[in-house]
Amino acid sequence: MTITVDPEIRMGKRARAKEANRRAILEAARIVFARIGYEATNIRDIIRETNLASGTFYNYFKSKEEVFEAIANDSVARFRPLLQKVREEATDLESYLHAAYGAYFNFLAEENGSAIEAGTPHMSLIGVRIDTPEMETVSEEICADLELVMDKIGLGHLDCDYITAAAIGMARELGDHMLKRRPVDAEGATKFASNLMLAGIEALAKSDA
Amino acid sequence: MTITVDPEIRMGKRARAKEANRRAILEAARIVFARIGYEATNIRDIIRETNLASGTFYNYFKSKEEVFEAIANDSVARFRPLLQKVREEATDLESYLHAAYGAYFNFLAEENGSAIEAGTPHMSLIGVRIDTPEMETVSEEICADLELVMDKIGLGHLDCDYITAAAIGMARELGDHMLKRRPVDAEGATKFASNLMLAGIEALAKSDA
Amino acid sequence: MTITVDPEIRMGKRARAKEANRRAILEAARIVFARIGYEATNIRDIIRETNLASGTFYNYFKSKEEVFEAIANDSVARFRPLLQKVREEATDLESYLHAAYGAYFNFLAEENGSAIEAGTPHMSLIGVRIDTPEMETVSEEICADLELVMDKIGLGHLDCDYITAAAIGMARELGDHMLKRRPVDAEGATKFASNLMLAGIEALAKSDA
Amino acid sequence: MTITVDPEIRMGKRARAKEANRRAILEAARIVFARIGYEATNIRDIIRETNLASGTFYNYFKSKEEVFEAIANDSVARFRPLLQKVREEATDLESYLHAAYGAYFNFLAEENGSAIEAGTPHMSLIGVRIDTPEMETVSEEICADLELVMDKIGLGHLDCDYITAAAIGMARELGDHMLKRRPVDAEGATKFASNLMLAGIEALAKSDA
DNA sequence: CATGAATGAGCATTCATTCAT
DNA sequence: GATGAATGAATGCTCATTCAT
Repeated sequence: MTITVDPEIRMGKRARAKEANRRAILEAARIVFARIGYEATNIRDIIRETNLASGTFYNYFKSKEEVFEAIANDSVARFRPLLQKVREEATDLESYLHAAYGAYFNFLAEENGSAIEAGTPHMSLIGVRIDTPEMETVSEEICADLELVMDKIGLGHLDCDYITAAAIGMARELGDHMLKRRPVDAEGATKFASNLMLAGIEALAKSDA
Repeated sequence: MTITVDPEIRMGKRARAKEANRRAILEAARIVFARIGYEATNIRDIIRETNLASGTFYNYFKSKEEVFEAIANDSVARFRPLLQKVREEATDLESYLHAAYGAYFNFLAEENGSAIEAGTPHMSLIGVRIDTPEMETVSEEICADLELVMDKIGLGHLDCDYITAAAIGMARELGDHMLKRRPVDAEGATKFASNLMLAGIEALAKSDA
Repeated sequence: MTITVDPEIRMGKRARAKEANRRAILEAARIVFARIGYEATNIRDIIRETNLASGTFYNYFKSKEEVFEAIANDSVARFRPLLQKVREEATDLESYLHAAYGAYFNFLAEENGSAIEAGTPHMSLIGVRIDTPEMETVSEEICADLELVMDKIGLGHLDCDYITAAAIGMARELGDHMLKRRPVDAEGATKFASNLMLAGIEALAKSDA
Repeated sequence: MTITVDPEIRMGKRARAKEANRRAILEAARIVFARIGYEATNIRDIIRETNLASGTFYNYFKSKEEVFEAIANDSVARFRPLLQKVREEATDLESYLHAAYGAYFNFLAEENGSAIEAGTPHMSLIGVRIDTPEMETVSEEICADLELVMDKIGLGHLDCDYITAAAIGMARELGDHMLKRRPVDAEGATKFASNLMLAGIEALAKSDA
């Protein structure tokens, strides 16, 4: 009896090498971005960090921007399932906020784990600094989630867009500060943010009424 | 009767021209940064926006970075007195938060007034995106202010650094959203942010106790 | 039967082209230096004299200085074996001086052969105008040679450093004059210099005693 | 009674200032050339070393080259009277050579006195490295002198041009070495060079005969 | 005549991109 | 598909020179 593997999954040597090259470029870019910052980075810097030749870069990406987006999307792609789980399991606003912030801060800490150890200066690239379409989508998902949860408790009239913005802004800035403290304390940041936000939203509800 | 002018203040033609050129470069940079973004901008772009020759740029600034910093510091320098006034006039946490957010959102709206009308895409450069030493100072001032105000009402034990981060993160993100809405409503943003933050801080106090 | 070639010697097209480009740049630099002088020459001038693109220069050299040194070192590298032969074959001071001057003046005449025909003004670049480390080495070799030869005949006490300086100074200046005469007479210059120097050294020996 | 002064000599304030400026530029150039070398020097470097404004440079000199020539000519102009004296006082070849080398090495030591103390790297600029018309004239004078002196003692048939070249080449190279030794010993260099040269010339006479 | 800022041609250098191997 | 040298447009920057003050 032969074990068969889905041809989509089984890869020839070629395909495997291709995938490895792609990943090598992405990883190199991550490292260089973290080391010298996105703007200062050029394609040569990235490719020098790999074992590949400069021309090879163009078999995988068209530009530095494209690499960056791939990295950003990758982060988002890995974060979205976590958010999905939060969505499914949250029962009320409090549990949603706590779970969502928890997911974010833990994700951030893990993503930047190696950078934290290496002491690289441009960390939290993954903090999703830039407004990519993918990030916009996440933002909209959160907005929709909040609307749903708030509707349940009679807060559907609140300005969901602003609340989402406030929540995300807090997450970004707190995330940066969290990463600078030792030990990195995701749980503390989570409690802080979710408490603040929960009370804040409830206060908005009252003031509106 | 002859009007005499303080010779310190009166400038020769030369000195006036120098000052005008410096300002022309700064203004041109502001415009170009807003139009095509900081990274895409090069020095020739900036100088082309003025009537000056390329070499003249280097009589005033060493690099694009230096121009950027000058612009950023300029913004901070104009914002700090507003914050100072807020500090002097605030009587309690609520009034401080309201006045501070009000100062920021109004400042932001005014700074970006022309950009808003022009519909330029890279607005809110002035949103003080980047962590310059000057911005750090403002951050510390706010932190100190908050500590002072919270001390008065028995909230001195709270994590002032995190609170400041949360407040600033919210301000940034909300500011961006505010600028995208028409009409631009600084007062609305101010109420939203200060209400949320006030209740949030009070809640933190309770949960800590 | 197949002719096999040492793989060390056989080069791929790429490697051959690289070597050819390097040589092309060196040769172009030689020509331009001779034509308009070292200082007046800029990198564009050099690259224009080749079929290469401007950027290609930097694949081979970092600066005009580096090209110049490569040329100078190349001259020295080709001259040193000649000096080595002189050293091995000389039996006494007279034969050493004659052979050494002969080697130098003939080398100079050959090096500048094409420049002489072309009537280029900045000839005798190769006269080793500038004090490079390589040239210093040659100077020291000559000093050591002279010491050895003079020791044999009881002149070991003479100031070898000064004698070497005198010998080299004469060689340089005489070389320039030799190149300006037609026909270029290396043999005449050789006799002149070696006779003068030989008698001079002997006289120093007596005056010292 | 009024003391009248030759108007050529008496100068108005203006004229004196002009002369002072000219000298300031020359002195500054000397210093900068000595410090970073002729090629690396630019006009800004020179003018920065003075208290003058950049535009003022052009009231006195057209280019760096012109300054250099002025310096070189100045050196030559101060050296020629010394040579003239040597010419007038020399009675035979030996005394001429000794006096001429003495004049040169002492002149060199004095010229570079301050550079020697300052330890500046590009000393002996004044060693008259470059073939200016003025230097050519000196060379011809020496050649004529030698011819005259040698004629007297029946050596008129020797190749005076080559002898001059040899003598000058020796002087240059020995001068450089002399300046590097401590203490700087002009007398020693003079004896060395004149002894060597004298014997050398006499030997050439014999070999020619 | 001194000043020193403006000028802009000109040079060095980088770097994304191509393409023969 | 990988290679890496060649390309040359693009950019940063310098600096001799001018000229209004």
